[in-house]
Amino acid sequence: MADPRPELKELLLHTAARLFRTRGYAAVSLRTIAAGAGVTTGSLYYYFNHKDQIVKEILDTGHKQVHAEVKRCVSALGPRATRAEKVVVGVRAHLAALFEMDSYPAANVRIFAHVPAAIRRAVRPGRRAYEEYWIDLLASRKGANRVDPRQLTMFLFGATNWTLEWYREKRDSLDAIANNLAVVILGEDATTLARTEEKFERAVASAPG
Amino acid sequence: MADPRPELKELLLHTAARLFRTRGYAAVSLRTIAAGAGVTTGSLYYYFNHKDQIVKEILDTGHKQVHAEVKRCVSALGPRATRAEKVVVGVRAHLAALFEMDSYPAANVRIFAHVPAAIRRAVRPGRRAYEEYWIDLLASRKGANRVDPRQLTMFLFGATNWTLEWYREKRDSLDAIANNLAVVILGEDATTLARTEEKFERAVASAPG
DNA sequence: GGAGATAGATAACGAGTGTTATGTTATACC
DNA sequence: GGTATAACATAACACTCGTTATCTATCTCC
Repeated sequence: MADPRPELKELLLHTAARLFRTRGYAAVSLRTIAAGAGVTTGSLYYYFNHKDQIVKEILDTGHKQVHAEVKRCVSALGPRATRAEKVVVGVRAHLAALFEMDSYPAANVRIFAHVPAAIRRAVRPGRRAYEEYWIDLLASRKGANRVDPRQLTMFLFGATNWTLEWYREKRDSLDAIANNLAVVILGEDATTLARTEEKFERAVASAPG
Repeated sequence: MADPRPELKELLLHTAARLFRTRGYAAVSLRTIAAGAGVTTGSLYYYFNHKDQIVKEILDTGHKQVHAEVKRCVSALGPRATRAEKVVVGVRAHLAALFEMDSYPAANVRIFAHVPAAIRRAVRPGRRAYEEYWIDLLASRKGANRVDPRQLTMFLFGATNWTLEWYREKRDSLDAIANNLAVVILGEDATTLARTEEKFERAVASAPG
């Protein structure tokens, strides 16, 4: 009675991510994960050598998913997009990764601090790459920034990820949250800033070599 | 060999808070807490009926500590203080509660989502009271706010609490972080805003009844 | 139509868990 | 100066944990 199901590994990871997100890392046992996926405990060890390996893959996937989704949405704006447009769309994509995709990014936010230090070190390059993407985006305007781009990025990450603690679908809109947060981060009205920067970009583009 | 030490309950709570903050809720056993305080496991049950009661007191104390510290520092500014001054000092006090006081507020931020739902419900009034304090503070300027004060407060909480994930004493300054975050939240340069509002407040104060 | 290889299931190991029942010692009081 | 109480310590209970060793059924290939 093998009844082999395809993609069981992905099902196990997805189940584990959802449980980690809601209950925390240590509170979720391998038996709970296996039962949630409809298999027995020993079967986990056909795909993973240790519990740590499960959480490592979840954290890595979380970084990759949110990074890819944000980059995809921002790039889709085209090369003429303003920084304000990029920030609004980027924040919205980050929120989508937290609430509308798999649980990997949300689980990442919730349990990162509590996994073994060796796992944190192992997945840190992926986290750093995503941070650098935003630092570059927020520092893209030449000249004086109001605050250090790295700190500004950390403020943005904190405000965005903290939505996991208070966002309720019934009451709030992810679109409105993204717009409001972009307004705060950019320091002025987003649409006004967008028009201003667009004008500036056109002027630059139409100027000779 | 009783060797009765005073205030053992506080020592146990402090030890537990520090462990919860770094390792998470479920990963910390009662034996680890007891050993950290230099006593044996059974002694815990002289002061607490269940593990849940320990974490409940820690979460409640965390809310009370950060609320009291912020209110104390902001109130010390006096009744003539501007909103900008209050925000800077309030954020600095919140950061002090996270990094320079006991571990209760930091443990609260780290484990709140992972404690049993009944505990979360039980301590929610204290959390709501602190939230309302900031919502009132950020909405204090009459007329048009840029964004909804509740969402603005959530952004502020997220950015502030997220410092637990990236702040390093060697590299960053809590004073600078508080100033920069206030600049972002208030939407303009803090000192400029302070002077503007101070002027406004004086005008209001000197105006007849 | 055997032979591996694949994809699991079963059962057990030692260690650790929250919790309880009971023992022990110092101190305060009359 | 005995006694009650406060403040712990000791030891055990039933359970769960991550992990491993071993077994079984299905599929592929020649």
